[in-house]
Amino acid sequence: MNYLDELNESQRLPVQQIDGPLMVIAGAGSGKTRVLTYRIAYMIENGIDPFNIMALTFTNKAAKEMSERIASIVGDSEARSISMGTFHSVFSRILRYNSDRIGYPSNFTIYDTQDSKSLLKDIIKGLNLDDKAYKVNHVYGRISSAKNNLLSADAYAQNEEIVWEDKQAKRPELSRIYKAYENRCRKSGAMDFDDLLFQTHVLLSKFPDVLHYYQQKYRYLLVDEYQDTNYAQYLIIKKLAAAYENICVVGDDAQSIYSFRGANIKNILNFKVDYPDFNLYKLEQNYRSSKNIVEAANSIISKNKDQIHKVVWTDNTEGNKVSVVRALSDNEEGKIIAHKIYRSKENGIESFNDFAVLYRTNRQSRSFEEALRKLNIPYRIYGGISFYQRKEIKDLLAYFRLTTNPNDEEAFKRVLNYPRRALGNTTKEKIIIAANQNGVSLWDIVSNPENYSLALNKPTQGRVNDFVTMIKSFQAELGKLNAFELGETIAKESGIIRELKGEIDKGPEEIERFQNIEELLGGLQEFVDLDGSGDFKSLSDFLLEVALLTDADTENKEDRNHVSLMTIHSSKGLEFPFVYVVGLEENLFPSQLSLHSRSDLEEERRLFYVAITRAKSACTLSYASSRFTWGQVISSEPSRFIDEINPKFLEFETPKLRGGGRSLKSRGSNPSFSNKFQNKVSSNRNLKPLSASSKTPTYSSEKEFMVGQNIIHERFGKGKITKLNGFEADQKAVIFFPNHGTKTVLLRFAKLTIIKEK
DNA sequence: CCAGTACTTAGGTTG
DNA sequence: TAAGTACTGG
Repeated sequence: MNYLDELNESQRLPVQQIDGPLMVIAGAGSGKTRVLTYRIAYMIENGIDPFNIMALTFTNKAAKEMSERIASIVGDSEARSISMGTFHSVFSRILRYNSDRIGYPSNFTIYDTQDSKSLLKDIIKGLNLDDKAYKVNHVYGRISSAKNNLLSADAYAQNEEIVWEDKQAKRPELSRIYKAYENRCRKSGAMDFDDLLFQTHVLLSKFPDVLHYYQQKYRYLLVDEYQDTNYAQYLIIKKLAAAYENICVVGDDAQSIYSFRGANIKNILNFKVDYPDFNLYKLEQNYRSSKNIVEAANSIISKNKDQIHKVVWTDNTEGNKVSVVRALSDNEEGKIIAHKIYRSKENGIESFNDFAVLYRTNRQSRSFEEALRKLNIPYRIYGGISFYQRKEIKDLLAYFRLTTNPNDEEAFKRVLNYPRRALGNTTKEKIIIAANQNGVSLWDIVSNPENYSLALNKPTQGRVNDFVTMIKSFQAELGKLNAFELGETIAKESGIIRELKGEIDKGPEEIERFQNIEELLGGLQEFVDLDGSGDFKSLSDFLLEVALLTDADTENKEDRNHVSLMTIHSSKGLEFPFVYVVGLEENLFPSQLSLHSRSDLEEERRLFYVAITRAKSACTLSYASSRFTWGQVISSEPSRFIDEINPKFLEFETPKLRGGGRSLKSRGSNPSFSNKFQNKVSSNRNLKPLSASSKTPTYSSEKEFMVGQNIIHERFGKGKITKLNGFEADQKAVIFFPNHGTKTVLLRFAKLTIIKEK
């Protein structure tokens, strides 16, 4: 197969430019991944050594997908030799190799957000600061953005502007917290997510020989989603690319949705400054979505002022208009969407995989879960609490971490008294204080009690010693037992298994916890067995793999037939035939927190653009006029984003509220009106959920179909309608296709053209 | 030290 | 609402 034939002209050009800097601005659905994968394949086929290629993505999923596609063209072993992965995972490997240069152990722990926040909480308490003024989330965000801008704690303290800002905000001690945090991470041999970037930059700027080595090794660089890179990422890439300038970045400014974690759109705009002789390619043809969807999305994004000019267009069929649905409450919204999915599936849609529900915030998933469960529709929630974040899993992993890196403070605190061994807060506090006073790790204190006066009573000291002995016994097995064997030993001897087994009769949650532990051990076994290289796989090797995994990576093959529920953020890069963008309400989407600045609001708008452009053949928007929030019902008005779409591309399934939706609040406070209103419609829904639309207005785009008519179907070609069933939204047609036999199609989704007879 | 209970408080998106 | 913290008595 010659894959170059599968590309259009504007895709082919960047694929065939191997050397020199190039930037590809790729509109939504324009085949960006295809360009990246084919480009890498093309490079390898033209003699580039895959070991010389670094390809960076933002999600593991994107990396995995690309890797698989490349492997299918150039073969497994070639594909495996490419350094392809997320920034975090590729950089963490570089850091492992060179950790001694920057004073970290090679088996450094990676702190996840939970770990970082828990440490910060501890530090704020330890410095006797008011935890109301110093909210952990805020402090964490502040430090994170400092690191993303390559400011160390010392640089932070010396930066007058920042110090002034903190003073204004009545948080003058922030730089002290940052400093303490930096120290304690280092004492623990731990890096947080931001350190993986920050320290990579330190490594490359402090050690010219290391930089030189990686410039030579990675002489071909590719960066996906370039619009989402932050300053640290930008500078690292720039350094690596400096020797050869073989750098290809791909991005779409219209899909930049990560400024909250430091993404800087200027990186795209600066590309021409850094590489003046670069080539710019634009991919503007959308292959994914129907015309109505593309145009609706275009009409949204045109409301943004800051953007690179491009015209996204498509050759695809017109398709259905984007429909808009109103629900009266968040629960009803769930029901309506679930029923829609139920009906479409009933009408011949192949698989539940074709459906996605996209929302702004994770907590919105609840009503959809409930409604889908009631209809027995399989679903999967992406994001949210991942497998590796569960308490029981984190507990066991903490033992693993402590075994490979005993200085890991967060792991230590987590398991010192779990399962309970009568080493509670008092003891923990004493150890922490001693560690801070002596500037050593918690483990240093307990493993050398004779060197530090701890003032523990005899029996407590004895129990601490037992704990130390146990961890040491695990460590002794590190080189002898493989990951699975040692993992199982730890699970048993730490007492975790006994603990969970003892609770198993308490209820389903406890059973699940036990099963999760079993699943983790199963994962260890797989990790050892499936590798195939025959190399010895230790527990440390496992931890390296696991630290950067997210929920989206734990997909198992059996449950492939499900509706996907996820935030719009995590839907980026994905596509689905049927997309439901839900919760389109003011203060939710756009988020309340985005309303005070234009740039934030524009980012919300880009997010909306991303959401709509996930859809291939149909997109539905929904909103609820009341929503259960923080224990009470809040009334809400439809999002401004709905109004911003050119109405030509919209179709309102439920009538728009009259008299201006913006006055909903006063209306909601009138109980007699709102109750009456609510009862009427919701009882209608409850009584006949599966034909709920019989009283809603007809669909404006509906064509008049009749039995006996000849039509053309997008996929099946010519056919004749033999039967019509149902009404309006549910209307189905039984059609005989000479080439494909008889099919039942839902008229709402099928793309049929009527052949006029004369 | 620990378990049970009363009270507070968050509220966005991710690797 | 739900999760996390503070307090109290055994």
